Amino acid sequence: MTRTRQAVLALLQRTRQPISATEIFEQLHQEKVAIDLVTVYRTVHVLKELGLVLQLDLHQEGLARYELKEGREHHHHIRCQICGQIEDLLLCPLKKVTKLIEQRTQFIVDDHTLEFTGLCPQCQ
Amino acid sequence: MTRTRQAVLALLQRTRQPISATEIFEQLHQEKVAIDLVTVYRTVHVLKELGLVLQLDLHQEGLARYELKEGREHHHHIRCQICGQIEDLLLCPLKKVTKLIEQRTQFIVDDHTLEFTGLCPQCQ
DNA sequence: ATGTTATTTGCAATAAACTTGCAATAAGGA
DNA sequence: TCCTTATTGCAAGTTTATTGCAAATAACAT
Ligand SMILES: [Mn+2]
Ligand SMILES: [Mn+2]
Ligand SMILES: [Zn+2]
Ligand SMILES: [Zn+2]
Repeated sequence: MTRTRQAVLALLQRTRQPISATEIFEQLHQEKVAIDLVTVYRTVHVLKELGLVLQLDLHQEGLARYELKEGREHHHHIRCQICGQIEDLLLCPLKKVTKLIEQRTQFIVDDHTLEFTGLCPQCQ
Repeated sequence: MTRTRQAVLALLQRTRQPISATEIFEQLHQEKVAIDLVTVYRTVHVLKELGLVLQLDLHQEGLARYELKEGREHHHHIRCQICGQIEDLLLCPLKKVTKLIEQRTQFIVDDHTLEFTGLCPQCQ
């Protein structure tokens, strides 16, 4: 854990929203932390492997976002189409559906992704 | 409807799987249809606007796939992690969940994406 | 503390998917 | 046919992310 990596981790801790590599880069530069964008990519990769960070690939965004794992269970997200705010949905309604799909398709289901989009209270 | 566009549409009709722009390009070239990759991108864009084609952005693929709409209702997909086969799931289990999420989050839910991954019968 | 080794970082270059500008070509209507 | 508009190909550009490599830093042993 170098101080560069700690700076990234600390930023993830104080950021309530899932954040992209470029946003990490720009935010740290604003805080006068010198870090290369490549190092940001490599750092989030390491933090993912350590199980400290989750990568989110939200639909239609075309970039990856990262959030602290912090013992979070499997969960999903909803994103506001106007302001981009992302909120955790601490539920998963797909256990029964998974069984049904396995019966219908003869696949063995391993995983799923689920994401909602809409308008947050402020943007309505 | 030029013959270039008809060639793309005809390929989508005879292809059972959602297919990417590069795959359309390569397949048509194998069939001796001269077409530029840029034209493929522009053509699927037009076909989408005409409501003939659906664009799929499957998780972890990093590219767009296209399938004929053909009066298909809103539906979801399951993809085999080994061979890449994609199958339609002609169901949507999220109507009730959507209401619950609107209550919990105060968002107005507009849309969602749902996708399963696993092993197809042949790859198990 | 010093030297030795392994890890981390920055810079430059590269990759992949997709988009845009623009001139050449093809289509369609008078 | 002629003229206008839409379509296409080529080149170049964008965006997000990855890779090679040498320099800097950290970790470790003496
Ligand atoms: Mn989350
Ligand atoms: Mn489908
Ligand atoms: Zn789930
Ligand atoms: Zn649905």
